[in-house]
Parts: sequence; structure tokens; C-alpha cells
Amino acid sequence: MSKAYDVMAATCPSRTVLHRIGARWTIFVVVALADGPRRFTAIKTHIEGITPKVLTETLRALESDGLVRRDDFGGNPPHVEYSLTQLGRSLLVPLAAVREWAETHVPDILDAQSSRPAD
Amino acid sequence: MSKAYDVMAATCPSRTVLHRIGARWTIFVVVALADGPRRFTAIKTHIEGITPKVLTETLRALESDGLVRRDDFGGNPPHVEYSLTQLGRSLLVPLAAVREWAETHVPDILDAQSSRPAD
DNA sequence: CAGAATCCCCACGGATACTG
DNA sequence: CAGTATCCGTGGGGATTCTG
Repeated sequence: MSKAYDVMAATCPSRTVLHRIGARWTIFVVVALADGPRRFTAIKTHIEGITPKVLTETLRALESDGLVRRDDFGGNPPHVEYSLTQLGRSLLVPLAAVREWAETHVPDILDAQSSRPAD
Repeated sequence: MSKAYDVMAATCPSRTVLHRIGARWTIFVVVALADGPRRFTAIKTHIEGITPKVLTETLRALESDGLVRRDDFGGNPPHVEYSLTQLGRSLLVPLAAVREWAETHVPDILDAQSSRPAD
């Protein structure tokens, strides 16, 4: 089976997808939902430093991409849960790998940044 | 063995790393160098739509992070080759997965964007 | 060929405060 | 609790031109 989409092509929709994935907070939110549904405040607390506005925007974007589902249980005080859809969980796999890589190779990069060794 | 770095922590250097990875063109450049060393113009041609300025910036950043090596063969006309370092090649693994995912799931996302089915 | 130099711009994201 | 509303800055990225 040949490729239907090629990221290297300027007009390919997969670039948009990649752009979304690369968005500042996407990976954090997806990873934050890895272990199951979570409420807005719980996510916000878990991802240190994210502001409510940005979290909302990120969640909305992921929702419209079909990666995240929003369940509103109504009532007062409000109760809303966010969870990964099937599609979202499938993204979790490559993203977890990226996160792993980032956390693993921090020292190598910090090293490289301060010195300039031969490869 | 416990985690030394945690992406969810606001001050963790791994966030910087993640930011670099997420930068607009990083993934394209790394993937473009997957098959071996390439010259500036070759990369530029391969990644449709990238401008020389942005390519230079991206390459410099990756170089200073120790992900890419720059070999200048001098002469005239100039001859410069870029290649992935060991570290760069290790990043290639998770990034290739992300790219795969992007190219594979474009239809799902396009679908989700135009309709709002019940997950 | 491999870039450096310039100019430009807006949209991504941050801070803060407020509300149903 | 789960968001809005507002304001704001900045730097990442784009287009174009030029050069050793």
C-alpha cells in the first residue's frame, strides 16, 4: 500500500495535523489524560504552569480534532470530564515515546549546549 | 529507577527539550536527514515550503542541541553536509512514529473536524 | 551553493480578573 | 468548579533580496 499523505509535501493536510501535535500544550494535555478521564481543574493542577485560557483553547482544539471528548455532567457546582477518544489514545503511543525521549535525553542536550564535543 | 526529569514540572528542563522538538520545522529536518547526510539545498528542496532563513535557524538550533552535525568541506562552490548525530538518530525513532501517526490519521481528523459524531 | 541581511507581522500564548 | 473576558507582548516564522 502506497502513501496517501506525505508530510514533506507543502499542501498536505498531514502538515496541519503535525502542527496541532506540535502546539505548545498538546502533548501535555494528551499525556495528562493518559490514565483516564480528568476534570478541568485536575488537568490544570497536573500540568504546572498552564493557564485556564490556554488549557481551554487546547482542549477545544483537541476536541474538534476528535482526540478528546468532553462530558458535561451539569449540576452545580459544574462537573465536566475530559477523556481521550480512541483516536486520542492512539496518539498517546507516539507521544509517550517523545516524552520518554525528552526526559531521558535532557542531560545529553544540556551537555551539547554548553560544550561542542566531536559528535 | 526513579524519574530524574518530569515534563509536568514547570521548571523542568525537559520542557525546553519538548519545546524544541515541537518547533515548527524540527521534525521535518530530522526526518529529512533520516536517510543519511544531505546538503543544504537538498534539504530545502525536500522539505517543500521551507525558506532558507528558517532552515538555517532550525539547523543551527539542532546543531547546538547536539542533534545535527555540520560538515563544511569548503571549496568553491561551497559544500556543506548535514547529518544526524547519534543523539539525533535516537530522536528519529519517536519522531518517525509521530510522522507515521500524522500521515495515517489525517482522514480521521478531517472527519472529526467536519462532523461531530458520538465518538 | 550556502547562506546572511532586512523587514515585517500576527497569532500564539501569558497575566489577570471576573462569573454562572 | 469550569470556565469567560480582556488586554497585551514577543518572537517565531515568512518574504524578499543580496553575497562570498
